[in-house]
Amino acid sequence: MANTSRAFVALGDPTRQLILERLAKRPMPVGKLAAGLTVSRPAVSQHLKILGDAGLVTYAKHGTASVYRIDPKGIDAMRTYLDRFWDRALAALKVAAEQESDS
Amino acid sequence: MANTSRAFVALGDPTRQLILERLAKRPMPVGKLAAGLTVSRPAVSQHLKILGDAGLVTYAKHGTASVYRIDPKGIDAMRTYLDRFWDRALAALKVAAEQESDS
DNA sequence: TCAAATGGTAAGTTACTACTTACCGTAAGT
DNA sequence: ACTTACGGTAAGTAGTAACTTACCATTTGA
Repeated sequence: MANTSRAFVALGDPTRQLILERLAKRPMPVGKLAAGLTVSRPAVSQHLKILGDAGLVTYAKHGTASVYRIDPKGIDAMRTYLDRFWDRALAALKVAAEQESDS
Repeated sequence: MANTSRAFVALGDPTRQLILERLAKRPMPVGKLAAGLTVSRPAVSQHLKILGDAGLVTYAKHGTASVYRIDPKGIDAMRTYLDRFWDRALAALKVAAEQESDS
């Protein structure tokens, strides 16, 4: 809950966004993930670490392979954060609009 | 719509998150905004430019003052993006779970 | 037990980000 | 016109982020 911040940073990078797009289609091991991208496999590993720390992906080892998948909890935390934001912002704008019509 | 990416980058920075939190409570001119933060006024101006480019804030000039406020459209674009993500991710995880139970 | 497959980590480089101070432009009040 | 208030922009700097290559660790099949 504290660190939606890290999640937003994570989604801000275009490469990580691509990684998440691909994982949203289906879970995948690191190598296969890297094969579809322009950056090296170690770079993908580093991005996956960041995504993992942000709570956006998890993985399971199958033999030597690490199969990564999206963690819906992380996505949901961001949605919740934005929803709260949305409510407060709308309320504040309503108040501001009323005050302006006073003057 | 294309650049939710910039919006995520924008929300990733803690100072910008604070700025948005304050603007979510009420619209405010730059000076007042900067007074509540630890960074300088020019820094706040720079952050506001980034937030504006990301579609998260707008402003209106009143005399020499620039009163900034949250732009709900920007927030909503992020929510929409995450919602689509959410749906695809859940569908993919369901498929993956079924395939695992086959083997 | 050796070789191959898979992927994480270390070290180094380049590019970008957030910040500062200094400066400039514009609107309002005197 | 002159001054004050308010903010945006420029230039420079320190720290961080994304990437590369090289290397190491672990599991599996021959």
